[in-house]
Amino acid sequence: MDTLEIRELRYFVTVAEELHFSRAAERLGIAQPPLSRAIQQLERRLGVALFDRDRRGVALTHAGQVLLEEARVILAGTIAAARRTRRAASPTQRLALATKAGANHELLRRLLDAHSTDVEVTLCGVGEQARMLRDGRADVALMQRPFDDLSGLDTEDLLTEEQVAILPAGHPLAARTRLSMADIRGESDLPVARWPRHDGTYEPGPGPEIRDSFQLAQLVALGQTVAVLCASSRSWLWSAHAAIPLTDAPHVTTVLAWPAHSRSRAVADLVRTATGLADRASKEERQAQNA
Amino acid sequence: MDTLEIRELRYFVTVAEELHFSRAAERLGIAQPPLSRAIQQLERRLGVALFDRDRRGVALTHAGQVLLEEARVILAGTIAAARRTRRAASPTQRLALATKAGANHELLRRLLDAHSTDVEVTLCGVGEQARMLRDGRADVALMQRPFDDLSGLDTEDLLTEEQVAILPAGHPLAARTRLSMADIRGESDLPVARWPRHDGTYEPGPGPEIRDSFQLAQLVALGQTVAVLCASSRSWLWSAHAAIPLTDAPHVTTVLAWPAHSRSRAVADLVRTATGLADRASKEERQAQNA
DNA sequence: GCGCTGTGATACCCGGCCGGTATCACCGCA
DNA sequence: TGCGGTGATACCGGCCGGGTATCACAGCGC
Repeated sequence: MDTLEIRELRYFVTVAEELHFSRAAERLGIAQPPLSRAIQQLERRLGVALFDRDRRGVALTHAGQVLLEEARVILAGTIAAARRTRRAASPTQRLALATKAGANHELLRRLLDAHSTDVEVTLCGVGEQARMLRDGRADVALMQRPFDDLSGLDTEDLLTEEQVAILPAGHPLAARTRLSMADIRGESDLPVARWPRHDGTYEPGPGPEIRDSFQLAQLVALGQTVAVLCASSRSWLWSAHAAIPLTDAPHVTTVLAWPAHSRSRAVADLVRTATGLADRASKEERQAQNA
Repeated sequence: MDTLEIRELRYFVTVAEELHFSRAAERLGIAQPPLSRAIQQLERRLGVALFDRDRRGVALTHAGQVLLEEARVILAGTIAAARRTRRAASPTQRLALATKAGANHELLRRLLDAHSTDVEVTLCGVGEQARMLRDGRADVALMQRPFDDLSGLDTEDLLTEEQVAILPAGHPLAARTRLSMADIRGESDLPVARWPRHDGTYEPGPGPEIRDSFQLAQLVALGQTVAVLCASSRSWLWSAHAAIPLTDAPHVTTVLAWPAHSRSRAVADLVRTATGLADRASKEERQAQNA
């Protein structure tokens, strides 16, 4: 009746990406005529024009843009479903945790130590955790608010910390005990490093584009840039670095994230371990403040 | 290759729900043999057993349970995608907003007044907003934290308010200026009304099971029950009701919610209107406190 | 023990749909 | 006015999804 089929959605997404039937057909490994026909069928079934076949080019209609968003989510969902199902059947059953390299090493180690069963840790690129959760390569991830895109995920706060400026040890500002964002932005010889945004692009600016923490460490040590990181990054800094607390940078909360509605027993167990840790940590913090 | 098909997922979910091939086939409107074959194909392709065909009965394997969760989400996604695509093509293009009847009437009216373009308001049952968002019947919804299930949705806080106890006007407790939860739970002649949980069931207890606010209003007026509601519910109370502030009930935040990753321009516009309202409201509140 | 009932699995056939090739209609362009 | 390139159309063949008939096997009543 009006039930979309995965094959149709795959075809549609490819055409929408290429905006060219012949190239799309080639990418799909089929001939062009069946592809044209499949898209026509889809449009007929929906009762909606998805493409404007103007002379000189194919363009998405507004409805087509809507379907493109939806279809991408659905396709990612199906491959995630297949992956998760296979993983659920595998005898090892190790929970897969994705985390950005270099982020909160200490926290992660405490979490793994506290957890009874085995966890497989995957280090992924900056901001890639969400994708790994969505396509089923990971069951849980360590992510950071407000940097990472947490929409569509359930989360549990683990740790909130202030941010610090990472400077070359010899830099004049490195002698200060605290800095403001204005201080480091004012250093025209030391542009602020730029992290990728949710969509993987970088906002324009003079600073270098950062892909991973190690690259950043090296650039700072070379005196090329200054970076803003959460305080726990101190654990992997070099002697050539100086970390100065920032008074006016937003606090960063590291969270444990997992796909919304995940009913996995193993995920639930890890979350329980994590909340236990977080509770203990906040209790210790209160005691330290009282003392 | 290993690409799940919607038809297979639909078949699988039906069998998983019925745990009986013949009945499932009947529900699907096909014969039993093709259904058996389809499930076998699915299992072969995944390389995973989804059902335990024990003598005397069919049961889901662990992997099958995982796939069932995933498949339900995907199927809901496809019908939502079709609906949203069709709606995007419709000339009227009215934004559909779902809200629980009786919740924050005042707030909603202010929101609609402030918004320039037309919004179609759908009143739905308690806790049904999430389903309407997920299956594409609504673009945005008014929901309440912590009552509603907000997982998988993006939200914007609109208003936080305390809760009040709704009592029959003649009840002894109605003369008090404030109450605690213990006060109203202690009234054995007046059981506390029970709202449905996220899954639609009710936790066991003596109070009546509530489906909508009007039903609740009537039951309270009849002296059958006492209810706990957010303060703004006062706007639709009867003269036969008394609303007494509760000192120890959690605060309730009304939020505007929409599907995560929605790129709809119309949704973004409404959210902007809403945040403008919320900002103005909090500013007025601060001024009131200063005065 | 022996049918009977009801389960899911198997065997086999048929028709429709998906994919292929060949071709058309139509545009921009030299 | 041909020529290259676009997507659409026409038509054909093989595959696969759906059908019926039947089997294998368990529980059950006699």
